[in-house]
This record gives sequence, structure tokens and C-alpha cells, in this order.
Amino acid sequence: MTSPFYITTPIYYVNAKPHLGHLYTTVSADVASRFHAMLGADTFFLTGTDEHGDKIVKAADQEKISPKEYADRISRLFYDLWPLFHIGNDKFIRTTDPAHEAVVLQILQKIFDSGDIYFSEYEGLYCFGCERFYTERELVGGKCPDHGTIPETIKESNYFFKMSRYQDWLIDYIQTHPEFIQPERYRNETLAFLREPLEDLCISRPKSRLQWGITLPFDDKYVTYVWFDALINYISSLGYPNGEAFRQFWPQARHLVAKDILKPHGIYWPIMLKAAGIEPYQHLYVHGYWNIDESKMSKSLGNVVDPYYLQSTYGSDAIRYFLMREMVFGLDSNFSEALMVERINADLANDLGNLFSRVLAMVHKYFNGTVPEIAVQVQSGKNGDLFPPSRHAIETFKTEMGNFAFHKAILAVWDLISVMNKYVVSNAPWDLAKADDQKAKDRLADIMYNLIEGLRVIAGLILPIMPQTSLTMQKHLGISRDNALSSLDQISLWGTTQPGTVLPKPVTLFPRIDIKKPAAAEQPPVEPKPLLNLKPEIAFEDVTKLDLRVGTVIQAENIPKANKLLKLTVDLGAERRTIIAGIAKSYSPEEITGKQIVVVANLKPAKLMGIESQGMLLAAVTEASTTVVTPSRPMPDGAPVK
RNA sequence: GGCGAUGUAGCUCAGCUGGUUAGAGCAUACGGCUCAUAUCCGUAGUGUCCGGGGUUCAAGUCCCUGCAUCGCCA
Repeated sequence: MTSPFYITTPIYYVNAKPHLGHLYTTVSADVASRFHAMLGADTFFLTGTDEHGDKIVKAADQEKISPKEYADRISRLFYDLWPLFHIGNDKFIRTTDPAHEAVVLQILQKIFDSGDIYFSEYEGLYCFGCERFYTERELVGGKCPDHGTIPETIKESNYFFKMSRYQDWLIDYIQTHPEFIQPERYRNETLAFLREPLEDLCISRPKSRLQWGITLPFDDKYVTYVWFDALINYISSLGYPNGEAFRQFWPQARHLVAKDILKPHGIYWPIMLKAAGIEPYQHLYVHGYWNIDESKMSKSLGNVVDPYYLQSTYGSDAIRYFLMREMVFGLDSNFSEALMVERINADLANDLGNLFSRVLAMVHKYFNGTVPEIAVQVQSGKNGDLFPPSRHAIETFKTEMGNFAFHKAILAVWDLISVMNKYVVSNAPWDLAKADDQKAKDRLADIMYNLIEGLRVIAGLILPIMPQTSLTMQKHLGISRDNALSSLDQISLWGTTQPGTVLPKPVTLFPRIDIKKPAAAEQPPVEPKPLLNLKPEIAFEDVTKLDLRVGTVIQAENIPKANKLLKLTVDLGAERRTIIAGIAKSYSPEEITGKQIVVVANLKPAKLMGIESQGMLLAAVTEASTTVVTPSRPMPDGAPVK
């Protein structure tokens, strides 16, 4: 019996709507899960949402609803999305589920009792956006590098988890289990991080600052840090400690994550498990990002491709195929609609769809839609012409899928498709059909039977990737629902199609998409109005504290080793200022020189890259670019901006 | 600043432990077939394999160095 297979996606944080990154991770997990089911494994596939923490409270406040209502709303978007992509998860967990919260309490108490949690006072700079403390040197110009806001100094007592105690154990574990973190580059990254002393993890937040969380079992004045709460979902979902699913699946866990959450999964989580006396998970599989139109996708910005739009425009299977085919698991990939249309047309419509269509059309034309009598080669105990390439495809597919090399597994299938298209041409069934002798008729029957069997193999192999298309193909190959292909062994048996089976008329599996008029143009995306994610409301007095002035950039230069920063000399009329601005990616020194800009003139100076910056300039910022704010008509330098 | 990754045809990428005229898919041009979703099959290419230096009988492949892009850490 194949060992049980337990796969997880991260539970997605409900501060953002589902985007392409979520979709990719979830589809990957679904594909892997379906594949292992085909190998005969019992599978458990988990996804869900992560709902506690500061950011959720803030987002809820914006909407003037409770954190729970807000979490319900966003969680629902994920929950409703997955069926559209035929994601077959066994469970959808929410960290607000009472059962999950109960397990978190147990784990906390267990680690607390064993002495790995201690109470200590801490003072530091805290960014509310990031929900974390920063050290001085991590800040950029005194500001949070992610949010550009000035962190607040906070002094508080908190509970800490003694991760440092397990550092050597973890290093040793990763070194003696090379497959623990994959691909290797991320294993190396984790080990590199562990070369430095590990700091203990602050695992609590005082309720004076945050109530939206799980109250610590040993101190009701605190709630649990959201990551500590969230990671436990992987075992609470299985009914830790006594659940049947936990006993069956736990040691087999495979966690799928994007590279941005390597640290919590590669370091915190194994140590948490160790401290709680639970066996480590089996594998952590780390994948890369989708670069969309050159720019990265980001959870905090609107620049993401909407899965709902993709599904309604191109269909679930085409998207699943593209995501699995285009990305080399572990590396970054590019995403654009044009690239996707190209793949859909070339691979799905031309290669697969057309092969399917031409073979079935011939069966109808030459044999009235009936699978011809078993061909000579098969009768005589030999396998058919297409048996060797089919077997090869199956074996390669099996190996590569097992390695999470989805794109290579797909290539193996497409190699078979290519062989079959050549097989059609080189045997020219239309010529055999015209011939008037029995030998030609037998040969024609033989060829058509081989093609039908080849299609059956393809239909089986694409089952994990494109489940709906697989079912459509099977139906048209005369495979009834009751006998639907479900295991690799079944697919590997050559010659299971019964002669005499009447096949339905062929259908178009994937219509070609007109490049000049992409489907996108016909169905404009129905975008729900994006949330602005505003900062908390401020009073007029707060605005008057800012002293904004017009100034002219009279000199600009690059700063060595700082690829984002320019050093500007700005004329404010009465005085000149040196200002360090993070615009180097969007402006050359030449381009910015001579421009009038708007400066925050009463900002406390800060040192960046060893240079004192005496103010900051205003700029409009997206993930992709930065544009400096300029008065629409020339103004005298030093003129106030109100 | 430290560590690491990447840099190969117009595009996306293969090229394992160094070994004959550097590959695939897509895109392009031409030819063939007609069963098929104007699909499929065949042919043709184009490349200072990032720059420079070195090791070797022989380097895209190893070493050094520079540049560019990216990631992690500080």
C-alpha cells in the first residue's frame, strides 16, 4: 500500500482578496493530491484562511465592521473560489474555528509546561502594518521598509518562545534530512540563516494593544502572536492529538509555500513541533513568484490578476494547465495574458484538442463511430504501435510528478501527443480508407485503435492537471462514469478499450482564442471595487503640522551601492537642502534635475547610507513605478503647499 | 557590507560528472497533406553561449575577475 499523502497550502491571510499567487499554490497542491490518489494513496488536502492579528482589526475598522465579520467576508472569497477551479480539498480550516483554537491552547500549554516559554520585557520599534518589531538598522530612513511609515517605540512585557534552544537540533536535522526543505536553494537559504544565532520568538501580544487573537492559556492578559497560532492549523486540522486523521496522516505532511514565508515554515514550525514533542513534517516545498508584466505581484497592492476573471474568461482547466506548465516549481515565472493565450492555442487547441478531434472524427467517418474490432497486433498478443511511447510517457510523468516537476510531467504528455500527430500523418488513414482491400481495412482499424488507446492514456495522465477535460475526453472515448480512469495502473494497461463501443460525436475541447480579439475584450472583468486600505482618519490639525514647500532640484547624483536612492540638492529659495529620495529606479539624475518638486520641509533629518537627508519629497508610488509630484505651473522656490 | 543564484537563438528556457558542426518549444519563412478546431507534418535558418583573463589536447560546461539582474542576511 502506498503511504498516506498529506498536503497543505498555507492558510491564506484574509487581509487581501485571492490572487494569482494563492491560486498557483492551491492548484499545485490539488494536482499533487490528485496525482497521489492516482498512485493509490490515501490523501488529505488542506487549505484555509488565517484570520487573527492586527491587520485584520485595522481592515475591519475601515469597513466599520467587527474583525470576525471582516474575516468571514474575505474567508468566504477563498472558500467560494476553489470549487470554480475544481480544487478538491478535504478540509477548509479557519483559525477562528473553535476546534483550532482549542489545539492552539493545548500546544501553548504544553510548551509552557516544558519550560520553553518565558516572560520578559522588551522595548522596540514596532510597525503596525507588519505586526512586528524592527531593529534600527533594518529601517530605511527611520521608516518601515515595507510600509514607509515611522514605527512606534513600544515597551511591553511579552512571552517568548525559546527557539534558540533548538537551533543546533534544527541545523542537524536539516543536514541529515536533505529532502526536508526543497528545492535545494531554499534549504541552503535556511541553513544560511541558521548560521547566525537564532533569536527567541515573541509569541504574545498584550490585549491592551490587540484583542483579536487567541488568549494565552496561562495569562489572559495576552493573545497569541498570529504566526504561532496559524502554523498550528496543520495539525489542528487533522484533529491533533487523538484524531483519526492525525494518526493516519501526520508524519507524512508536505507543506507547500511561496518563498516569502520560508522562515516561519522552515524554522519556527519545525522548532514548535519539536518543542511540543511532535514529529517534524516530511517536506517543505517552496515555490517562486509570478512576475506579472515585468513587475512583481504583491499582497499590499492591487496589481494582481484576479482568479475570478481568469476562470470566467479562459476556464478552469486552461488556467490550471498554464500555471503548471509555465512555472518551473521553485523558480519565478512570467505571467501575462498574451503568454497564456499563446499556450492555450498552441498546446491545448492545436496539439491536444485537434488530435482528439481528428481521431474521433475519423472513427466516425470510417467506422460509424464504433471502436473497430481488436486489431491484429493486439489479438496476437503484441502491444500496439503506440504502446511504447505511451508507456514512456506514463513512466516519465510518474517520476516527474513525484518530484513536483509538473512542467516536465506535462512535457512528457505532450511528447506523446506529438508522436501521435506524426503517427496520423505518416500512416495517412485517409489513404487506407480509400483502398479497397481487406489488408488496408485491417491496418486502418489497427491504427485507429492505437490512436484511441493513446488518447485514453492522455486522458488519464491529464486527470490531475485538467480534471474536467479528462472527464470530457473519457466520455468521448466511451469510458463510462462507473469505469472512469482513477489510477495510474488502470491507465498503464494497454488495450482496455472494448471494440464495438459506440463513441459520441467529437467536441471541441479548447476553442482557439483569436489573438487580435482576446476573450478579455469581449468580457470586461467585473472587478469588485478595490479597497483603498486607508490609514486611520486624522484631524485637520494633523495636516497643518506638515510644512510642504516647492523646491527645484538643482543637482542629482546616484549613491554608490544604493540602487533605489538618489541624492538630490534642492533649492527652497531661502536655503538649499540635501534630500535622499527613493526614486532611482524611476528617475535618472539627469531626468530629475531641474524639476520642481514638493518637499516635506519640516521633517526631522535622518541619515540614509551615511548621508543626512533634510526632508523628503512627495511622490506617487506603485509597485511598478514612482512619479514625483510636481506643481502644475512653475512656482517660486520655497512657496508653501497647502 | 556578507552569502548565494542567474546571465545560452526574436521570446521562454534545456544543456548531467568539460569531448565531434550548441539544442527544444513558441514566433518567422517556405514546402506537403486534407482526417481535424485555417489544424497537422516536413524543411530552413539566425546565436561574439554577458565581458575579460586563465587551466586543458579540448570549455557554454572548471578557476579568477569585471558587469548586469535577483534573492537572503546585516
